[in-house]
Amino acid sequence: MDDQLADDDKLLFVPELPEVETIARGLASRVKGDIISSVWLGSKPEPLKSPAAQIAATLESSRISDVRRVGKHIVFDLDRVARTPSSAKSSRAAKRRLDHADEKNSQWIVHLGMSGRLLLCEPGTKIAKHTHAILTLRSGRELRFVDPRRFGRLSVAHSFEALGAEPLEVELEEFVSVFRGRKTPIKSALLNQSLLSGVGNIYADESLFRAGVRPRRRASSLTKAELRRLFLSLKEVLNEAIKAGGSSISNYVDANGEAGFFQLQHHVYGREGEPCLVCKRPIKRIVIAGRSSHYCMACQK
DNA sequence: ACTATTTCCTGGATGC
DNA sequence: TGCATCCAGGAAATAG
Repeated sequence: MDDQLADDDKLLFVPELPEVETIARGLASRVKGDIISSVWLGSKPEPLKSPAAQIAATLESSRISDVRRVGKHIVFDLDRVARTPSSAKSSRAAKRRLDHADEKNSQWIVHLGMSGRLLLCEPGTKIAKHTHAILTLRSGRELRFVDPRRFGRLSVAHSFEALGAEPLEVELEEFVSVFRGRKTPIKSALLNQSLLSGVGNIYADESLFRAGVRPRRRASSLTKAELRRLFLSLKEVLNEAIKAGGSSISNYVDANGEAGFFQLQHHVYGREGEPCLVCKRPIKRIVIAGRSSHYCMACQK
């Protein structure tokens, strides 16, 4: 089963907020409390945003206290596990090193990029092509980071925070103030992670469809009523996708090995030329800032 | 301070 | 069949 998973690298899904939420929840239920006993990092430098030695030093001998989503990032909260009981107290320098290592709030930050996956494997499972990191856990299992396109990023931090507001937590007032006065197309503004965290191409298109707003509209041109509709639509579509276990294109599999099927509910994304599910007119596809954008001419103004 | 464009990557799809 | 070319995407870097 795991061999099949490891062999399959023709995946074509891009994890956005609902997918990352699904993956983080799945991982939390499976690795919370486990301890990272050793770390292997591959030779390809791109996926490592922090120095390899720093990542390895932070992860090794740490206990995973939680796994959660922040924007499109997966955050592993780590507790340092005491390595040597009392011998390290001998010198001041050693004490200082120990104090430093004792940082309670270390975190491993994983961004999956386009093609990144975190696989929980039994030992001995064939190493998939494009495996960039392997964490061996005290339970014997291995947590592997596999990413063919290497757009994913691994780093360590102490108190990681997303730049933009969380779409599921943001309040209407802040949502409105974030977009008001921006000349950029509303589609681009939705994708801008420093404004909102976690919205990608699929959910930008789907929320704009649901709100009845065309993607090329300048953000500043949206009325208060339209911004309110977009605010509600975005929350709805993200919550529905999380409920459905994240979108899947091709055969995306989450951390529990269960497929997500939200793509069956997509109204515009990837449906160019197909009839609008509301008015039957063909869905249009245009390019905005290099990103394909799908919308219905009749349903969106 | 913003906004727009380019770049990084691989593999799947397409065309000759 | 093989080879070249294009395309997808998030975010960082670069340019305006």
